[in-house]
Amino acid sequence: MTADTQWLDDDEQRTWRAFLTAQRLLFDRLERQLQRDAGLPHAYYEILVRLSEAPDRTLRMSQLADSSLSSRSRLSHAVARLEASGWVRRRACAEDRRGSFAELTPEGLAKLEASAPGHVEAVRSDLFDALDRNHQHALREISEALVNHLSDSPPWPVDGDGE
Amino acid sequence: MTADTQWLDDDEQRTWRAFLTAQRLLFDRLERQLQRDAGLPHAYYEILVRLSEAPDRTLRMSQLADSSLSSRSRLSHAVARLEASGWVRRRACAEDRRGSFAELTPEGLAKLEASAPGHVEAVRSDLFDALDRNHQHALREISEALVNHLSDSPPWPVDGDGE
DNA sequence: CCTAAGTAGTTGAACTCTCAGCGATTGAGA
DNA sequence: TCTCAATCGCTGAGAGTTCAACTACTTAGG
Repeated sequence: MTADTQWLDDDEQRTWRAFLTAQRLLFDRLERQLQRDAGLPHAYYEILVRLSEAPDRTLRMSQLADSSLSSRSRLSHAVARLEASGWVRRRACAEDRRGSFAELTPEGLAKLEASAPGHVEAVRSDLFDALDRNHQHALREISEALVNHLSDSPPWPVDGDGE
Repeated sequence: MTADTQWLDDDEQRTWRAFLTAQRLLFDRLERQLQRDAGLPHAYYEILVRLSEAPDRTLRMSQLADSSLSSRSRLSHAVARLEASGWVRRRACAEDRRGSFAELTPEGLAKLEASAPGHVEAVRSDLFDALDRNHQHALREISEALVNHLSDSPPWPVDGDGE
């Protein structure tokens, strides 16, 4: 923390608050839609999606955690719940006996297929319907720039980085 | 839910996933930064901010809930915790005896002033440093469009709205 | 080999958020 | 005035996330 902070100017402040508000309104709605219509948090829905796209609908727990931007711990709890619901099954890993696989069951696939339309329609009506072509394009550029920026930089400032 | 869903095309799919990822990376980091350096979730930080900007640093619970995009219930729990920490104080409301005020204490203001620089710097380095002037401008337009879109439309689709 | 360090995944406790339901108060209409 | 609906805020239970600690296994180095 430097001695004097470089505060956000009025423009930045307005951008930041608008973004914060938009983001919260949007994701709160999507979260509610999924919870209400599918009984699933978005994070759990995403786990089903990742598994459905994997070869044999199976992924190592760590790959699943990485691809769904989840911590190992969070994933463990989540898969435990999904397994109890019968949508995911755990399988032992022969090559590395520390590891385990998560596999999407047929019931899990059915659950996903039943939940997807409602979710996609919510994304369309809540997000895409608000944006014209230019804005959609800009949103993608901004998001990809952000992903690059945040993937390259470590989660905490590194020593000697100007701290 | 209509009979056949209008799925996202490749462009939209890519935009959506990039946005989802960017949003998660960004807000996870900001959340962690605040939790680590201030011991506060972002939602609680925001409550302190709203109070600090209010006349007499005081707001009715419902106004505070609305301005921080929080449910009444969430706010009650949050203010209970902030009150236990000594950063907020509840006061009775004379005109409407159902209601109550939340007031930022001097300790709460000090807490906010101590936490703000680190948070602002995180916002700058994680968000603004990744975006050029055009992108920043576009992000504001997109966010404001989204806020309008989502504030005008009800949380659930209304009957006869095509659903 | 044998040890030490690293990795995979799980667990339990603490915390936050949601949801439904509650008591208290207010306000509108008969 | 009386009643009934609406509003204000709180509460407890349930669910998801985080964090630190832990077991089990693997890998690297002597």
